Amino acid sequence: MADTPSVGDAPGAEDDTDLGVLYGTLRGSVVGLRYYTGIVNNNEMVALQREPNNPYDKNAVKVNNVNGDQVGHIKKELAAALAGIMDNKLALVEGVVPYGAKNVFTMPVQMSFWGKEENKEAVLDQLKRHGFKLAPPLKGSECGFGSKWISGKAGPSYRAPFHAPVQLTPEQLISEFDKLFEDLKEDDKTREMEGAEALGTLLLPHQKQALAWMVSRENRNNLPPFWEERGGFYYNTLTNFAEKMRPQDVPGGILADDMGLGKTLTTIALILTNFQDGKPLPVGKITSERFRQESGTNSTSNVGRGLCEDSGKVMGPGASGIKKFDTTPLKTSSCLPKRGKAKKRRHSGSGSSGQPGERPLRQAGTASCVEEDTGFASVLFPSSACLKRQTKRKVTATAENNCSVDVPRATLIVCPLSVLSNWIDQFNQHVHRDFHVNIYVYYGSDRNKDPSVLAEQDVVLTTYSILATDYGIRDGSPLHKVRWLRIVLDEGHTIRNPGAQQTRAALSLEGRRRWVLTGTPIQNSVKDLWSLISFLKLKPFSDQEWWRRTIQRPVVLGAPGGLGRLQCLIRSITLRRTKTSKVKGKPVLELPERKVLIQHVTLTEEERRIYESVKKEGKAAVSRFLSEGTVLAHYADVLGVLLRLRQLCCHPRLCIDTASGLSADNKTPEELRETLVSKMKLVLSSGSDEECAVCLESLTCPVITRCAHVFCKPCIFEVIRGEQPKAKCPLCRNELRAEDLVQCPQEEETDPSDGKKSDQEWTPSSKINALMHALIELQRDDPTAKCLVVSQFTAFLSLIENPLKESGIAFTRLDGSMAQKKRAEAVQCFQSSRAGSPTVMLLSLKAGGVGLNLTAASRVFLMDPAWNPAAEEQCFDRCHRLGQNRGVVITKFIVKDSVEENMLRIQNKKRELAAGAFATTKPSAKEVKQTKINEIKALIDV
DNA sequence: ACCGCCGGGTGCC
DNA sequence: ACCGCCGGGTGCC
Repeated sequence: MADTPSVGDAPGAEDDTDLGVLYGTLRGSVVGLRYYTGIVNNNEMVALQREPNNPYDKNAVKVNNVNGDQVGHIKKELAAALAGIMDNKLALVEGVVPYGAKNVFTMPVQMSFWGKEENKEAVLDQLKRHGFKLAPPLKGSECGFGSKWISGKAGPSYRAPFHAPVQLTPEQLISEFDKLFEDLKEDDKTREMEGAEALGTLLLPHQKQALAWMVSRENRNNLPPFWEERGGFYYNTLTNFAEKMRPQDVPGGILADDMGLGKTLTTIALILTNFQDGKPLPVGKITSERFRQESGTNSTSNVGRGLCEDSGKVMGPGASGIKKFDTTPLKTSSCLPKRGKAKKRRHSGSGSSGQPGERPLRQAGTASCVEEDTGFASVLFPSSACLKRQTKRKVTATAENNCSVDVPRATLIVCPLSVLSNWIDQFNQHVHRDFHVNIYVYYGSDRNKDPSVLAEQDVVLTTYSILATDYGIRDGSPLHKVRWLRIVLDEGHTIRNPGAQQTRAALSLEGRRRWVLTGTPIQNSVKDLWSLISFLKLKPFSDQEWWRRTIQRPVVLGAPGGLGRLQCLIRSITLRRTKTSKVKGKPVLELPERKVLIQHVTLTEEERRIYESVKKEGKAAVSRFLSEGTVLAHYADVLGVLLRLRQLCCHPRLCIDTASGLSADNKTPEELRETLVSKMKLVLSSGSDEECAVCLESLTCPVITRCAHVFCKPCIFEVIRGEQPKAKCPLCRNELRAEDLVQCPQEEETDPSDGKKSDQEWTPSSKINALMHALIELQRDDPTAKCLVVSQFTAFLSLIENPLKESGIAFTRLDGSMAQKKRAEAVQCFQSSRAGSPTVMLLSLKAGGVGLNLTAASRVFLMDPAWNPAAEEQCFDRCHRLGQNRGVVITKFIVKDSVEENMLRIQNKKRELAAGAFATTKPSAKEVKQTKINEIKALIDV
């Protein structure tokens, strides 16, 4: 079964083929040049933009150059023809100005019309009504790609090999993509650099390379790709745009190393090492004496301005905004020795304590000249502009150089909630103990929304959801009022959907140095890259039109040089190493061996009896759906059958509720609602790793449609809003109405009740026996060995607690329902090497994110197979990663003659498929459906 | 001349 | 715009 029920045509996920076909071209004229400042070169691309509110002509169409400066208008007769086409989105109309650089009043424009095949007639008709007729595409040049791209004289920054002008086959396209990251031999990517003194951890060679690369990208000022200097002008070879001002390369980029290579550590190194001009962040060096003094007083001149909680004591009022995180492992976990490293600061409000101007420890290293950005805009801090100026004077006065420019100090790190605590842990681990880094965790309902507080931190950590939530607030988001020194998006592919609020929020953050960390640089298509490129503010791609015309379309249409461009672009801004990459001939990571064993489990007669009876019933139902051809309509029911079988393989107790009546449709609204809720719960609890087909992320705030498909609430509302008045389900095209959506009732805490139940009448199962047998043997052979016991069913984990208690095995637990604080505690506890620390962690398969570090474990017991082999792999990697120094043995328990064995077979098939992964075109809806049906058949032995 | 022609004023949408 | 268009001035040869 697929990870997701999604099929091809979800809105917002329309793939690259939706760029359309070329209807034809038309020559027109641009008028009114003398009234506007926008200038164009010969053969320069221009954008056509509707201007419906123009007081003289509601059909008006503006013509803008690549920079967005208006050049003129389309002549009114032509505009009258274009207006309808553009307003109804029947075609994309793109212009190139063949000549006219010197024209004063009017100039010609060559237009290309692109759209869906089915709209072609309408477009031709509309043009005809106004007396226009499209001509075939011009040979060779233009037709929307820019004139020079075949000629190959596009300049030194763009040295794509000349390709024969044929469209690449999908296979060729795939292999071309594989080459995107191949070339790592460039000098600037192999130079190494040591971290600053404040970094307490030695970097591995490949991390030193990454640091050197990142620092050099932040400090130097090369021209961005596809720009060159020509006669005092800077010239863009893709669009033929030129301007006097030197375009800036991103002082940042994409760090796309495989997970486990230390992106987090490298980023921390960057923060500490490169404040400005290659100088380290002026963090206070604290002698232990002074350190003690500071923590003991509330003196206003301390770095923490009396707000530090160095002693680990939970601080007073007004700071509950970060309460959640005050008790992160460092501070509260009793399993932990206290370490004086990164300190989180609390603030009791803006400037209410201490003089904002006083930052004695910082001043030592502050200043020398900087980026041409000017200082704090008082606009940004209307209420404290005055204080800010004071600050500025003071800093200036003590600056080493006579530079009066304020440098933003704070680095903003945005990450998924699941890795937030990992960042904190990593700062704790890697900041040298003699240094003091201020970290503010901007999270929680009463987070401090004073931008000036954020601005004076060294690091502000927040999540994508907070970023997106704040973005919508009335007075504006504090995160968006700060000019950051640096912005880091962790798991940056989170923003691949351009429509998502969090993407828009991320794109509008202010700060020059911009970094994207991701282990999955290109997941599905070229299109997914746009948000990332746009975030990086790489001229001119931040505007989707230029991205589409110069990169996306040429690549997708297999136009000559298209891939070369993409490669050039990606290479110039990305560093990517895989686990198998080599540094100086040695593998980047030398991980200990990893073995996966499959241990078969035989059910007892009683268990088998129950299993077979449930299977018989389920098989009958599924066979009926199959013969009626309604399997997919009953998707949730089928999942339910499979779920029950999988649960029975673990423990009969897991499937007691059931009876999700295989439904008839004549129900009262209330009944319908209940059915939908129970179906949704099935989908969510089935561990089938469902994703929202709109945003392609895992479901946040799930809602179910009347047609029983599950999406994120914000996503589906966006669809409804966008498709008014008649929205359709992105998955099945059934009618979709906001009022029919059913939300998942507040997550009931299922665990406690499970636990209680099990106290009374707990019995083992074959699988539990197999596990315990293995655990006890392991404890006998190697008492210090720690292991992960992993299941998709938290109720199963609860059951397993019983025999663990009985056998006196110390364990801890980590599952998705736990609060951030609890999780962090569990991890710290488990990772501790103290005698008596837990040797077993009960782990739900999907708990935690990629950052979760459980290297204390060298054994993994996977209690039940996952649908998605990648989910299992990710889970294994939590202990088989950097920092693991033992061999890792993984044991998968698989019940003989059961759905689990069938799942293994399907997993293998999926692995084969994933090996040839990079899908340039999504499989058709039909193919997806057939695959699903086949999988269902295979799983249930029909 | 209810025309033609001339030449100045003027000019996007 | 070294155009077109507008509208006022003008009017045999």
